[in-house]
Parts: sequence; structure tokens; C-alpha cells
Amino acid sequence: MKIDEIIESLNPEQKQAVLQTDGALLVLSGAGTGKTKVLTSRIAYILSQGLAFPSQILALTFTNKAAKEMKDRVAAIVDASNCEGLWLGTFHSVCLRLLRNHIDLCGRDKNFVIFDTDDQKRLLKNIMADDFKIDIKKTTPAFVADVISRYKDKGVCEVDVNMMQDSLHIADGNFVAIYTLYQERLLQMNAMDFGDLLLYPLKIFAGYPDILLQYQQKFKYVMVDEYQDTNTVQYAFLKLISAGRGNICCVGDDDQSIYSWRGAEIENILRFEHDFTNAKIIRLETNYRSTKPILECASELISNNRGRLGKRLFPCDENACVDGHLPVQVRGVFSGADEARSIRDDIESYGRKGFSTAKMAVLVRAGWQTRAFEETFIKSGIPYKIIGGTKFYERQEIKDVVAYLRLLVYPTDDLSFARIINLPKRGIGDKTIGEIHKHARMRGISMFAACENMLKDGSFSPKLSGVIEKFIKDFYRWRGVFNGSITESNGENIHHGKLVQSILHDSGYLDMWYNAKTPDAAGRVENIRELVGTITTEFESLSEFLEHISLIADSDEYSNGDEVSIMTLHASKGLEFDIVFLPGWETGIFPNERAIEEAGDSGLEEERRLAYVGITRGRKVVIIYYAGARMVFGQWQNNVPSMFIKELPKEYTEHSTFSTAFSV
DNA sequence: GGGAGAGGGCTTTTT
DNA sequence: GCCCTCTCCC
Repeated sequence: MKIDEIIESLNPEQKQAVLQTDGALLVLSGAGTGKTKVLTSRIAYILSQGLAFPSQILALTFTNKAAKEMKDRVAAIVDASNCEGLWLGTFHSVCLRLLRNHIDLCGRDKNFVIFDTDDQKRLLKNIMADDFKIDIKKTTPAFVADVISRYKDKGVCEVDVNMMQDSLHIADGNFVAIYTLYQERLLQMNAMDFGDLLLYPLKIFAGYPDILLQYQQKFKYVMVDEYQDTNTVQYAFLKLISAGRGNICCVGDDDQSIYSWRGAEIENILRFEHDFTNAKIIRLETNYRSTKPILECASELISNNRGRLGKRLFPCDENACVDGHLPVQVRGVFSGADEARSIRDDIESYGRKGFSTAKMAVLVRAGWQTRAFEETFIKSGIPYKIIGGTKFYERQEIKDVVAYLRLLVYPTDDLSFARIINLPKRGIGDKTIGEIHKHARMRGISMFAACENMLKDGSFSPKLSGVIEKFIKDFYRWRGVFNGSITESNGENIHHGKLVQSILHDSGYLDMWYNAKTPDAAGRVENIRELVGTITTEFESLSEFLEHISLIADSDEYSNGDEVSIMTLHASKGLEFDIVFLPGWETGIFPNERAIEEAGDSGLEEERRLAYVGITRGRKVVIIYYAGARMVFGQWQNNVPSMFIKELPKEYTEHSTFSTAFSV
């Protein structure tokens, strides 16, 4: 399609949002109102009008999925080669790209490794247990990791002690010291965590105004997706980088802000008008997704929230979908099992009415709720897929393989070293690893280098020396292949896919799973095969692969095309389904008790936004459930219906109670 | 150092 | 009720 046609296809508000290229603009975009269309059309418009070169446009998203979709959609409008130069990506990938240009200012070298949340927890566990002798049952590394991350979201570094008053008591008063040592270790390991990736650009901007100026001049247009999810650091980044030209367009929906527990500041979007001079706000309220009862329920429910900019959702054409105007259904059932059976029956009956199961979804508040549906669907032969859950790259065997590759490419990555030094079993236990670690810390070198020293010193027993020497020599050989100093007999470089295979083979890692007698071993071997296939065919080098997976949470979900989706409400944001099932609308479960305990009224409002997200996923039918009793953590619990049910307008809902106690 | 049982703990999880 | 992690004993 050409750009003129695209513009013509927009509604008046969308059109205004696309054509208003200059100045600060907030596009308040309700669910299903075409925000991605606005963003992509806007980029295409700027390019086609020659207002900027691709490299002068900065477009930021939160997920890789959103970035990819945007890129694809822009490429479909303008010449695809134009898209290559765009700075379009997630906050983290853009910051990484920026940091690569100035890595010398961060105390790292260009081969720095990015630690994910799992690495973060392992490192903190070491620090807390070994260096501070903290009872990690009382204060878990996960908790401390979370506190540190929240500070980083706010831009509070380990030196800003006066801003951490609330947390000084954590870990027997050692919090600041732990945070400080944690940062030191990251530096030693040539590593950064996700928070650092966003923080360091700000540090650079603060310390080197000329560099900031360079980027301010470079980026003529800045665009941001899901602005309601930005944290303080991202906000500061946007504010600085757009300050030169002043052209910033943020798209978001305050009613869909559901990530405050990860540092997102809904205040950022609420304050937009005051933050940016001469800011304009455009509201997109025409919904192209859902029928009127669904929109009325969603609008009415969310109107109970106080901290919001305020908007409603209107159906695009009330008359066009008359026969689709089923009311939102609210069903009371006896138990959790009945809830699952009732949803199963609904799926089957809507299936008979011609709805595709692929366009149905069960959206739950918490991950544990999915199990009941999984079990029931298996018994009834209903195809389903669970979205989210354990992701491919988070699987144990995948992380193991990645650790081998990481240690290959990043020799100072001690966490990867510690993960695989005894995997497969080489007879190297905690004691030996502890000694290696101690040696490394005392000399300020990596654990890998410490091993080499200790081999020379004769610090290991003869048996240990043998296995450790093999380990070290293996890595030297693999690194030789990696850097091209070891080649095929004809002098050609050995393909990196082949290298990965020899690593898995020579190390004995693959054999470990082949010989394992556990029932999951075959699946793990299969996963490893898939990984090797991906590395071999889709990446040019191991470095490229490692960089890719460090910033990606998930491999693409595939589908057979007829599965019901089961996922959390959080995971459903941005998706749509013909029929949406919303189970577990009971006090304590939803709104979630702990969310309210932790954040009071604002926690409740976030839960309500979550409900709003859930309802607005549905195109034709939304069915809400509450059970009178359910088994939670192995205990029977009597539950009362969620307060959100009372907040739905009576004229658009249909209430009923069901008992399927005698069905199977 | 490694395997088997007990104990605790448990929301959400874009990168 | 289940899974992960720690610890005890071989």
C-alpha cells in the first residue's frame, strides 16, 4: 500500500496523530484502537515525506515482538531497505547499540556479557552467602535482586546511599554493601545486568554533554510504544534524547499500565502534559475489536479507578455487529474443578457454533491457575497451548549449553564457569569451586584464569588436575576454532555450528543426557538439537547468537492453528481473541490479595487495570467465572466473588450459576 | 562429591 | 499440591 492510501484509511484522530510530526505528542490509545497502525504509519509518513533519514528516527518498544511487528509493518509501506537504518528496537537493544559506541566509558570491553535475572540471582547468592554470611533463607537472593533492580529502575546507583534509606535494614543492614560488591563483581566479570544497560547511557550523558548533544542532534524524531510502562530511567532517557529537537511522540494507555511491580511508573504518562512543553494529547477511543457490551463493561469497570487521564471506548459501528451483541456472561460455579469443566463445555459448544478454538483464550491471574485447565483439556482432548511459562531459553539444558558458549566467548564470565565446571559430573564439588573462587578473588582474575594458575602451582590433587586440565585445554582448542586460528585441513574456517557440536560432544555434555534415565532426558536432547539447528542456520557467528539471546526472552511461539491459548492476563496484553474466558474472579485471587497488601489502593487500581486488559481482549464473547470454593496450595478455600463483578454494568451482563458436579 | 529425602515457599515477569 | 533447594549420609 502506498502512503497516501494509508493516510486515507485512518480515522480523523489517527490521522491527526500521524500528521502531527512536530513537538511533543501523547497518543492516548485505548485497547483495540489501532495504536500500532498509528506508529507505523507515522514512521512511514516521516520517511516518505523526506522529513528525516531512517537513521534519524528512534522508535522504542518494550518487547522484541512489538519491535519486529513494527519493523515488518513499516517495511510493508516504504522501501524495505529504508528500514535498515532505523533505530527501532526495545529500550534494551537500543541502549546496547548506543553503549557499544562508548563502551570504554563503562569500564567494560566490547565483549561484555549481559546477565539475565537468573545470573543476577546466582551472583547475589554467592555474595550474600560467602562474603556476608547472610542466611539466604531469611533474605533470599531473589528478593535482594528485585530490590536492586527497582533501584536501578529509578536510577539509584550503589553510591546513592541517601536515597536508599528504606532498604538499609535489608540483609542485616548489609544491603548497600551487597549492592556495591555486586556492582564490583559485574565489572570484574566484564558484565552488565538489564538495569545497567539502561543506566549506563544516562551516566554517559551526564558525564559527557558532547555525546548527549550528538544524539540529540541525530534523532529528529523519537517515538515510544507502551509509554505507560516506562520506568524512571527510561523516562529520563527519553527526556534527554528528545530535548534537542523536541519531537517526541509517546503512545500508550494509562488504563493498561500493569507493570508497576517491575518499576513502571504510571505517573510518567499521567504527567506528560506537564513534562513536555506545549504537549498535545490525542485520544483514540474508537475500538475496532470488541462488541458494545464488552466495551461498556470495560469502560464502566475502569471508571472506578481514580488515577487516570480518562477516556471511554466506543464500538466502530454499533449496527454492524448487531448479531454479535452477546452480553458479557458472569458464571458462578461450585469449585475450581467445575470451573474448568464448565469452560471445557463452553469451548465445545462454541466450537459447534462455528467458533475456532484457535481464537479462544483462557486468561488467568497467576501461573498456578493454568494447571487445572491443562488437566481438564487433556482429558477431554481439547487442543491447547500454554503461553509463557518456562521459556525455551530458560530451560536448564539450554542455559547449560549457552553457558559453555558464553565461557568460550567471554572468558571472564565466572557464573558460566561455575555452572558448567562440574557439568557433566567431573568430580569437582563445592569445596573445589570455592577454592578456585577464592583464588580468583584474591588476585582479581577470572575463575578460568585462576584454574590455570592453580594447575601450575600444583594446588589440585592429581585426580583433580587431570580433569581440570582437560577442561582448560578443551576450551583453548574451542577458542582456537572460534577465533579462526584452528582451521579445516584446507585452511577454511570451521563453521560455528560444527564447533558447537564438538563442544557438546567433547565435553561429554550431550552424553550426560543420552545416558540419563529420567523421563525428561529425551525431550532435553531434542531441545538441544533444536538449539544447535538454530545456531547453525540462523546466525553468522556465536557472538551474534549470544548477543541475540541475551536480550530475548522467548523464541517465537508456534501454533498448530487450532489450540486454545492459556496464559496469564499479563501475557495477554496486546492480543485479541473471539472468545475470552476469565476464571477465578474471587476476592484474594483477583484482585490478588498480595498486590493489595503491598501497594494498597494503587495496587487495587492496578488489579482493576488488569481486569480491564482481560475484558478488552475479547472480540465477541467474554465469560467471567467465580467459584465458591477451590483448592489453593493444597488447602480448601471458601471464596467470595470479586468486587470487580459488582462493578460491571447490569444491562450488559448476564449472570448465572452452574453446577457440573455430576458431570465428568 | 553425589544422590536421596525433608522442608519451606509460593503473583504478575516486556529485557 | 508441587517444585525447588538444602542437607544429611553414604
